[in-house]
Amino acid sequence: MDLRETLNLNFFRENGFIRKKCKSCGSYFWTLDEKRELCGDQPCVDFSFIGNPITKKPYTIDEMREEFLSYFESKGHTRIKPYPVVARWRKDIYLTIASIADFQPHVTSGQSKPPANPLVISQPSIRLNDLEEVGVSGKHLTIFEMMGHHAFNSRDNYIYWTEETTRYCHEFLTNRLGIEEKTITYKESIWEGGGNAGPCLEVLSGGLEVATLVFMSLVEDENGDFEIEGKRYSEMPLKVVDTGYGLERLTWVSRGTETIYDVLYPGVIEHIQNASKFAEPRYIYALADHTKCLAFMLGDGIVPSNVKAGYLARLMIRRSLRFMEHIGMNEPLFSLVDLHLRNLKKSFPHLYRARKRIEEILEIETEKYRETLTRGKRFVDKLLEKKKSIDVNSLIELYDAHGIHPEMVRRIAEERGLKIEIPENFDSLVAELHSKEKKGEEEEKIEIPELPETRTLYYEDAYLRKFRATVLWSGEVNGRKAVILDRTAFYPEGGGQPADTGKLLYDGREIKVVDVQKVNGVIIHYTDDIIPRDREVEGVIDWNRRYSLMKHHTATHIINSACRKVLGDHVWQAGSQLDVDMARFDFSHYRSLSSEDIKRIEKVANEIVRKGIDVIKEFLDRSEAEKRYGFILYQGGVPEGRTIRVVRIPDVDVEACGGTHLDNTSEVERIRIVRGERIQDGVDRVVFVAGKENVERMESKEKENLNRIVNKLSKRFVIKEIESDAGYVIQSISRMFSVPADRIERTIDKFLKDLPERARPIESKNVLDACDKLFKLWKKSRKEKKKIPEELINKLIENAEKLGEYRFVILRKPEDTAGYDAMALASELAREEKTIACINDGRGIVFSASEDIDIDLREIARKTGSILGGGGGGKKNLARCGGNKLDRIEKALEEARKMIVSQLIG
RNA sequence: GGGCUCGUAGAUCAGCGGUAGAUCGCCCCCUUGGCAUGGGGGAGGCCUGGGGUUCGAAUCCCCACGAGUCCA
Repeated sequence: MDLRETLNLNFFRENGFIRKKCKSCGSYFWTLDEKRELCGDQPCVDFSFIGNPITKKPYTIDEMREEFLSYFESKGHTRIKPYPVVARWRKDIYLTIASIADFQPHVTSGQSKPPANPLVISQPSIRLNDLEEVGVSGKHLTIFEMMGHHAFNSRDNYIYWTEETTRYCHEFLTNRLGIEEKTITYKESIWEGGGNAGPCLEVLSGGLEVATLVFMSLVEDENGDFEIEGKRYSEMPLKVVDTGYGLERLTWVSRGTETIYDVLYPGVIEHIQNASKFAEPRYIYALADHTKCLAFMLGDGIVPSNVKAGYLARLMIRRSLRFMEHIGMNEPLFSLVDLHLRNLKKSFPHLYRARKRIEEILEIETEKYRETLTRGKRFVDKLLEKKKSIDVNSLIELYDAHGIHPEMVRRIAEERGLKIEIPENFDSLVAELHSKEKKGEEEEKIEIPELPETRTLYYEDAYLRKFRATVLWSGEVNGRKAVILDRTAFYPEGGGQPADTGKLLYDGREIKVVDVQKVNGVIIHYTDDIIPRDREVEGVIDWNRRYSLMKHHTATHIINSACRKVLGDHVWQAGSQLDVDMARFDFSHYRSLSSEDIKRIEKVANEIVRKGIDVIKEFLDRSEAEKRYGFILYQGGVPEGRTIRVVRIPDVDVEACGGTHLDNTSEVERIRIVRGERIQDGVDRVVFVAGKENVERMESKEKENLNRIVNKLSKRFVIKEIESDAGYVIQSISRMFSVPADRIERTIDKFLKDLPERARPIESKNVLDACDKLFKLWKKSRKEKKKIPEELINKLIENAEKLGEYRFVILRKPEDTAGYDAMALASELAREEKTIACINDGRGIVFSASEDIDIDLREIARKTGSILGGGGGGKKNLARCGGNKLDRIEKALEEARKMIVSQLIG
């Protein structure tokens, strides 16, 4: 690619610009100033606008934004509303990092039409790469608005390219803003990002880059002809004008304040200064910036979490809290975020509407952070008490596993007058620790013959159960028998919906379809036999299975909507899996669900079912769908392609979804939420059952389970009343015993077995009460087995064999312990004077000796253990042995006796 | 999505193959005019659940569940 050629603009030559080479950095630039020798960028030149604004009048942020947008509107651009800062439409990034990010990858690849062409936008963008510089450099921000005018040129629709772009830019800066044109330089460079690249002009004035004009014309391609920064690129079909004007920077140069922060949120800065008299400016600025970033992150629906975008939000929250603590601010973090929300209310009203939720989230997060801090402090204290110093490995562990930053360790150590060395390369040490993490296995590549895309009958009629089709190909795919048809009603696995099963009929034969997959538009039926090519077949779908899946799929959309209605707009699908008799829906939420939440969600969902709303399924152009419904479409993931399938339940839910759905919500019949669970921080799951039959089957299964439990309990308990809500009771018991629900019965068996015999049945008012009593009785009996009554000890001592001055207690049969714990019995006997004991506990022999006897029982245990085919050991005066040849226990006991006799009396 | 750490008394933790411990809190007694305090005594544990190794597992190994944390 010839940079020079592309950027050698008529605009420059006609207007008297000269191309020069920077004396300092060597890059080429265009200028009207004959005497200029430097490119105008840092570090070649210093800021010249500080205290000396370069525009004709000072602007506020809102004024500057409006100036820009209206200028380009006057030049035929359509004004577009900003996108959220969470890049919901992208798989490769979490946050919106630039205005062009809104249109990648679908628009820039040509797959999808832009929402307008040309267009102008001011896009709030978040970049966390230079986090350490924020507040320090005076110009770095985590959140800023990138203003851009974009044109998407295709072969048959040319809008504008390099000449017009540069002219617009120059005219805006000089005519509109009144910047002296001799101060502006255009530096030649190459830009790359987000899989695209192209030549660009960096627009510099006053020593600051105020805009970048990118002429995006290349796309990443491993076989491409161009190489930039080690990656290969080829020409893209679309030529995209991607410009980025820094709203904050332009406002800054119009005011010439010391730092960029001073023009952005003076009220917030003043507030922080008042609250903390001696705070260093860097913390004040960083805090002002970070809290604005949080206003956008949380306002746009990010839920703090330990994964994905949620983690970035938590990172910002914790940094902010750390800074507040550092400068000694005591107020809630929300009060700072709230100042921003008020300032932003006019331009970004949706953020202000999320105010209550933001406050709640910040309260929860602050509390969590405090807990981590106190936990960390205790941890460090403990370490210091033991070691007096903390080595690098411990520092890394403290941070990586417990979230305790080395700076904090240092602070705690200093309180104790100790010094901690933090290695310079700490961050890279942590990074190294993570470098070994392996990526998940790559999916097996499926090789199939070249065939046209299969016609999808299930989209034409979701209720089609039988169809006729022609076999296009049949054979083995990766070792599995497979059939490919020209058309099919079999739904291939996708979007959390499992594949259909059923059969294919031909010539009176019946072939089973066990799995269905889609590869590049070709649908593969995995079968138990192959079918000759060109044969006409009849496909029959296992309709019970499919219909149940449809009910669950539509119900999932309903549940999604119910969660949003009950919990708030931050609810966003994080995954879902359908099954024939159950389904689960995962979503972002900032606290675990209460049983009230679940009841309300269930109620709202069933109301939607009852209303009987038609479910509308349609294929729409991507840009049209986005325009109509917004990015909420992409909850279940971002589909590929120019047209997307939209499943809509009017006033309830709308999603891009490839699944098979019912025609009306009433067909779901009933939804029952089985349980809620927290699958990770910031993500909750509801497990539910849809369809009358399924719900009733589940409920009767629960009833049966409860009945079996009642049967078991009634051996010892009289239960006055059995609860009607079986599912709830089972869950409660499961929690009470801390066992999974399917182990309850076995646990009850275990408890009952250990219960002491007693004639009278125990009264209880219901099943839960009986379980509670059972549990308590079992615990009591367990303890009592270890409490040996004095009479028993006395009796055993009386009957003991006399070996000289010693008393020898030998219990030859397990029954001789009278049900008491052998270990406890042995140690109790050892409290008597000059007493030695041997107890057969049914698994081996327990030995004990009182402290006034000098004997090593371990040796005896080892020897007798070997007789039993095992081993033995323990402490000098308390040991045990055992083995698998328990039939030799008599012999072992005899041997033990002999050894004891010889040791005691010699 | 991946990695790491941790689940023991109401709370905070120790124990890391050999009969479950400490501190705080709780209950009782003594000290006192009363309280703070001090002294003595006591109750309170399926050592998260399951499987395995072992003569013996809270302890070692595997799985599940739960909590925390770091990274992309």
